[in-house]
Amino acid sequence: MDDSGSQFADVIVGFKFLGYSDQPPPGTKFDAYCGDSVYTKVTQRYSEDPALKQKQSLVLRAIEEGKGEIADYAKSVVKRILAAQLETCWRLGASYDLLNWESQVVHSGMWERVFAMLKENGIVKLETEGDNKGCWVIPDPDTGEQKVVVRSDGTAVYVAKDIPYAAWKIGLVADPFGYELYQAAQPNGSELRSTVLSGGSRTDDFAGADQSISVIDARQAYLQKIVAKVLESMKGGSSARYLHRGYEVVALSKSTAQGLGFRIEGEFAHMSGRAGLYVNVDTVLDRLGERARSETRKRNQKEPDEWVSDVSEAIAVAALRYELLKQDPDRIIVFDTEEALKLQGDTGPYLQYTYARARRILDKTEGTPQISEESASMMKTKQEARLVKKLSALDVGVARAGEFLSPREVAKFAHELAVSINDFYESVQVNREPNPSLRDARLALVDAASRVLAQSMSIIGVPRRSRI
RNA sequence: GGGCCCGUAGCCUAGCACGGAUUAAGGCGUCAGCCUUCGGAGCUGAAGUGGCCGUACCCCAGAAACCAUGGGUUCGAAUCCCACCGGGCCCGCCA
Repeated sequence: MDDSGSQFADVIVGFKFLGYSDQPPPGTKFDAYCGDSVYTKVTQRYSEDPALKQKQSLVLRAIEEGKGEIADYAKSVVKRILAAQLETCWRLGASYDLLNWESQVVHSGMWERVFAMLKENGIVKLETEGDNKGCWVIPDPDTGEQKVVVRSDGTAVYVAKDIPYAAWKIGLVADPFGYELYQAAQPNGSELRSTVLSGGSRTDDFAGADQSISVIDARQAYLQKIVAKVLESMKGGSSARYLHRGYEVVALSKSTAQGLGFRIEGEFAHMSGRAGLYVNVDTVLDRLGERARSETRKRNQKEPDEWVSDVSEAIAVAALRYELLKQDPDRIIVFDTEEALKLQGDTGPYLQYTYARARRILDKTEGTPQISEESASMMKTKQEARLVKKLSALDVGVARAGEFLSPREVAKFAHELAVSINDFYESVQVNREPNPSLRDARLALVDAASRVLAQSMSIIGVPRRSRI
């Protein structure tokens, strides 16, 4: 949780010094209100009145010290923003095990200890001349360039917060944190804990992982390389235990940017919080949900509204998650609002539809199918053979996903399986098959297929319903 | 100046990490089909290029597409290497 950055400080400036209400208008989430409205306005005020910047540094200092009225107020705002953001995460079916706070990393004293170790090993040195005079720097042996880690005024720069955090993850520094319960049960039933600097209980559930994988924006690749290099040079450290899984950003298509009132040059534009050029997850989900709702209603005239709402939300989440997951993480995703609203073709809802179709066959079946080697061998069409073969490949997809740190391998598998199921569905009859042995064999195949599909969907977090 | 990523059909993408089985695989869009049906959010099929101002049809040309482009390695390259073009990103005593 980035609770000590300047962007967050700007929001506090807005509430404390510019008189913006800290209550969002009805129907607006608090995080969206802070980001869309307060933050943008404060940034604008800075450009009109540069003196306001002093308030920002005042707030930053107060947060840094962690004591006093402003700091306490800031903490309460952080909690409210976090609560709103968790709501969105949970809506997407994501959950966490532990909350980490940047401010706690800073206050934990880990940096001081790591810094001492780095000095001892000669990884960092005090520059005595040139532009960086008076700074502690890490020299790059390859390029000869220097990365400043401690400013000439003695304060630490951004990477200097990341280094101890990374070291903590793989256990190169003693764990300074206590752990306490933050939320007993998230929607998936698991508990959510938070680090604390005083109190809490000790646990070795989190710090000192054998392998840490940091999923961070590709633009941070250079800094992450520095972090990995520093870890490698520490006692017991190795860069192999700290991996950076980079991913390219999501940008906005020309037409989507124009829809937000921006005129852009090229084919797409990078999002910018400062400029207000971005789309919120909740907004996208809402719009997807609307489209899904009308489609669902069309197909299910008699169902109660509540049922339709639940299904539409599941479809919206499936569409968004699958869309983002199926793509190459090294490629910029150009997000287009219209394009993203697709519910047909190679999409999350296609998986859901396929699952529901398979379930439907099983629901219309009475009794348990009896299957034998003999009846199984009665399935002779190429569609049946392909489906059987496909079923056995789930673990291959999962293994590849692990090997390449790429969950989309599972997404690809799920899609291919769904294609095989639909192909099967169109080419053979199950419940109408007159030969009872063959019918049972096919039923067993449908049952197996629906279970493997369910499993792969749950791995990639695509929700499913037995009817949609 | 240094470094990283991307470039595949009208559009979006898969395949590249380990070079070889295919006609380079899907989706969207377009056109034509499939509902007395276990669900049509599905399935099946079609569309190479150039010329005639444009479109449809016809006609004509043409051994005749292909992974940005050009080389290289190889028996074999979308995949490996080099170069080059285009797009994006990073290189701060910001975070």
